Amino acid sequence: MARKESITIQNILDTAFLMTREEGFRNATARKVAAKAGCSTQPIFRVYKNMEELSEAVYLKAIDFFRDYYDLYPCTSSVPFVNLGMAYIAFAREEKNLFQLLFLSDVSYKKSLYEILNGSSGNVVAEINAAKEAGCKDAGGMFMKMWIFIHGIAGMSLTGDYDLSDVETKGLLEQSYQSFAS
Amino acid sequence: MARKESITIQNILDTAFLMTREEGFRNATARKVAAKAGCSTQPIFRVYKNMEELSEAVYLKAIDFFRDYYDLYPCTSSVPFVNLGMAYIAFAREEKNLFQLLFLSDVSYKKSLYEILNGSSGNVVAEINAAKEAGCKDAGGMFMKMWIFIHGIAGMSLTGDYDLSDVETKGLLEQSYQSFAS
DNA sequence: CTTTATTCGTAACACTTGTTATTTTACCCG
DNA sequence: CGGGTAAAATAACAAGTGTTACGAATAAAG
Repeated sequence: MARKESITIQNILDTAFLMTREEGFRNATARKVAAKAGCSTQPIFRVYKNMEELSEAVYLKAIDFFRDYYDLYPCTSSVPFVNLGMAYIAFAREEKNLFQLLFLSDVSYKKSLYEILNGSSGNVVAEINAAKEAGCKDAGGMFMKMWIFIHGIAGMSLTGDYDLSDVETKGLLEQSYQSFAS
Repeated sequence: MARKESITIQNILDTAFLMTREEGFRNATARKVAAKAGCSTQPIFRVYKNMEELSEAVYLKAIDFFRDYYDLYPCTSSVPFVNLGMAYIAFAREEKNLFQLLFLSDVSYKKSLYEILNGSSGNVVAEINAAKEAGCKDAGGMFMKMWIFIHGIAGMSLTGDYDLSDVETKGLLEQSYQSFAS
């Protein structure tokens, strides 16, 4: 009846996502994505209405990627927010382009920091509850302060203005939690 | 002998800077700058070798602008780093495009955070000395922590993930200083 | 096989970018 | 009042963008 599809929506999305990850969001143009996917630009516009729609799909995939990244990140601290923070900071260092897209860009479909962080598994809520159980009175305020601090380190890592090691960073975060608690 | 120059290098630079400030760095293209300056693209390439050179000039002007901004910012706190931080955060909120250019972009001629902050007047050094005189033992470490915190707030302001008032922010910074000190 | 529907590649359109060639304009000196 | 000279305007080039028109390839049904 009709020709069989050889380039799927998954091919396109995966390629665009990989390019965003490796070369940055703005380099994932129609022609470049097509070239990397080994096809013409035509299949892109068959499965996506336009590039904006593909961009949004890439953005959503980046959110999923961050969630997986966090889920797989080794848990080494019992202090609330520290593991979440360490994962976030490592993500900023190792996935600069994705970090920039998710947390620093101002695309129209941008989600809030909290939405992305808390995610489907309620990570933030879990951490706040952990803080409460650890005897923290104002766990919400603690989250805000810790997150400001964590976001600050992540942002500075991105621009090369922060160069402490992972071990040092973990110590710094734990120490900050203690500071904010007292 | 020759025609009199009607478009100066100052005209070009001021226009490009204003456009960067109002519409963002990437919108200051040759044709758009020329249009806003009321001339063709030709005078731009007479006074600048290429757009890259103009961009760098805009970047340097943005640094000066930030310095003036800081110098004029009202001094309301006696706690070290708080005034510097308040100015930095206000700058992020009120001059999003310039903040992005100076502190978040990765242009080739980018200066380090410390270089920009400390500036010609040695603002950071002055604050660190103030902290020492206020009895802070590890003033360098204090600067790092305070600056991480300040940079975190500034970055979140930019993306709309922070919405405390100036007064609240000042309280938060002062309180953080006390936390870090103990 | 032939038909038919759909996917894909080629090529084009309209636009924006930096940059440059060419022509026009205006000024000051003789 | 010219004439030479520098500045500015016009217009072009080459490259890159999103998007679309169109024709060729292909697979399954008749």
